[in-house]
Amino acid sequence: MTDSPTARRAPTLDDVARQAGVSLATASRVLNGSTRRVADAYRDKVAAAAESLGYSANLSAQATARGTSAVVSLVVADIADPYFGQIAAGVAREASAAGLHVTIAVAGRDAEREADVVRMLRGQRPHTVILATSRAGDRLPPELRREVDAVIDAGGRVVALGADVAPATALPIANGEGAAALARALARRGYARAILLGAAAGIRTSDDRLDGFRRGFEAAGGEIVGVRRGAFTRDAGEEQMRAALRDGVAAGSLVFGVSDVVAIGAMAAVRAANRTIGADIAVAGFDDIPTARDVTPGLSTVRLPLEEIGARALRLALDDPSESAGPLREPEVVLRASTPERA
Amino acid sequence: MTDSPTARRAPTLDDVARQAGVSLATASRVLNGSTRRVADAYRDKVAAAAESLGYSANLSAQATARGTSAVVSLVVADIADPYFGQIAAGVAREASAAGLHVTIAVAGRDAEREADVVRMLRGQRPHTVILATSRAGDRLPPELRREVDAVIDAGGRVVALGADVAPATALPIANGEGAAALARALARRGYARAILLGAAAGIRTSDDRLDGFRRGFEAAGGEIVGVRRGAFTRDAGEEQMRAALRDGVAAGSLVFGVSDVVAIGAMAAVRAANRTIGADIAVAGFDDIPTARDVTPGLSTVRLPLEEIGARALRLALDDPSESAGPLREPEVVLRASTPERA
DNA sequence: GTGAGACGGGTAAGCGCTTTCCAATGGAGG
DNA sequence: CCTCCATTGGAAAGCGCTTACCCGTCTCAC
Repeated sequence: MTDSPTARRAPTLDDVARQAGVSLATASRVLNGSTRRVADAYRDKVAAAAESLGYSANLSAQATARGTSAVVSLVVADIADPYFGQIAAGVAREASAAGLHVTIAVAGRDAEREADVVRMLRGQRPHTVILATSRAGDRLPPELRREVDAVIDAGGRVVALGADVAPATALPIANGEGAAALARALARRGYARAILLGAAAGIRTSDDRLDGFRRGFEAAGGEIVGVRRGAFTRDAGEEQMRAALRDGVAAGSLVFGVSDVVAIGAMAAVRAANRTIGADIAVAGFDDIPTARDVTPGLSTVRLPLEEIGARALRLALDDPSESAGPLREPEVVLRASTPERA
Repeated sequence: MTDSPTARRAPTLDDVARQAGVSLATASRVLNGSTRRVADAYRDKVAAAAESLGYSANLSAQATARGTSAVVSLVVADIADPYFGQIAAGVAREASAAGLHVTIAVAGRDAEREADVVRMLRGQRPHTVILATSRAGDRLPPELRREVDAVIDAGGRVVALGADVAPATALPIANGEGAAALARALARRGYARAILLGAAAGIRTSDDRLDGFRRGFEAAGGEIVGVRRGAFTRDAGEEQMRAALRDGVAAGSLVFGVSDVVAIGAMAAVRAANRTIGADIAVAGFDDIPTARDVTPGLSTVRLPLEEIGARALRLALDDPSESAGPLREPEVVLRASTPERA
């Protein structure tokens, strides 16, 4: 009887060294970078042995031995949401270039889980933790704060997108300015009354965008006639818009959804109420996810270079001097047919 | 001078044991599940010490010691694509429930990288590798095959979505049947001529859907008047459709995009050519991503329970008997306004 | 010719855990 | 009261890898 088909056991460095007829140390030096040089003859023997055995270094063992791991952990609220999907793509691209592995953790939409998730992640002794889900206000909730401190104490870096919550490194996102610029552009198109659809109060990204929009719109002489709170989801947007319509929305009003996803939900509600999007009720969003240009009419929004933001977050943690310097590309207002020029 | 602010070093199990006044073994037994019982008095002391130190087990060390890791690796082509995003969400949800960590690796759209990616992943000695990017045909390319074998040899499981490529475990996706059902439903709506927009020949998912559609459509008396090949992207869909329009598309034709993303690209091209979607040129896709219902007109498609597929893939690797049994929910044809009833 | 370095291979001491043994303790059964 | 066994804490041997050290061998300056 031969041995069991499963779990034949992966070849170890020891196997490679033995097959190559060299010491463990030499094999290690050849295969996993070291400052020490190894004579070509040995180098070749080791490489050949590794190749023939299909050796692949055990990352866990390497991490324990070295005391540092090569993983970057990305914390998102929902990986199916295109906002996070694009950020994740940027992180993944950059991580791959830097030889890091990315693990992604989904914290969901409710606040408490975030600290739990980071605690779990902490076990990996991650090189970097990227907090993409900036639900926090100006400071981190104490639970989370404690976990973040622990990660940093253990030698890891923490980057928070869009919120400068020490001790995490901040990657600012121009939510406020972007929304203000959008508001100004829309005021210039003749809109004077706007309804705001936000996520729950206290969620930083939402608050910043709402405040920015209000600031820009009012400065341009517009009036905010209503603010509704929900969540960063399509369904919340639809629901809030339905409620707004029930309460009555004057023709010529503008609706600003705190994200494209929310705005798209709102568009569905507008359509369902047999009102037309654009001339009757205008709608604008934020992010410029791909869907924004595919809906009809196209959704006016603010373009955020999401993938770039993800990539940048990682480079920031890597202390890449070439990149941590320059500011992120300015958010760009993208006007489409969902907010036509008013007569 | 106090010690450096960074890298204070995470508390180890040894620290906990010492603080609790027990042995390493006891601390280990209390904190990280074991069959051995520990007296309550000891248990409490250890728990208290761990809590006060903010201890979090070093997963790498645990993995080396145990010889198995708790990571599941998901290989996707593009995490920003909603198809993969939803699958990832399902995997993440299920992994979290099972106490596993998910690492995601992006293999991109070109075939060679997949083997490389799996080789990288192999270093983590993953508990499970889920291959969501079923670019393979009926068998795995030799390079990939070798890596998959290595993962399995090392005691890991490999699940391939939509392709039964031994020695990986297959999670079948009814691409062919779904497409056939869609084709029949559309033929029933009066369509007689269809143009197919696929990804490159040899890509399993695309081929299956194309073949299924053709089978269903022709059986119902329809005729396939053209097949164009591109890729699983919006831009490819748009480009192919543009080319098709250049060559002339008769009014009343139906266009089937091999995925919703492709179909949505095609819709953009149709609109750009000043043709109307629906009565003039009908369009259908596959997957039922959220955007499909938000475009106008709504996109007819086949609903795939993507998140469920992701969750199922993981449960399959976990040998969850309750779930590996029943077949996946049937793909469901969803008819919307992009394919109106023909007079 | 000799001594001082460089060079480069090997030995072995960890890294932070798990787990196998071993030993001490305390009941139960006779 | 003694034996036997079940129970449970601790000592120590790993897990697969890295890396300080050690130690021959060359090379070269003097």
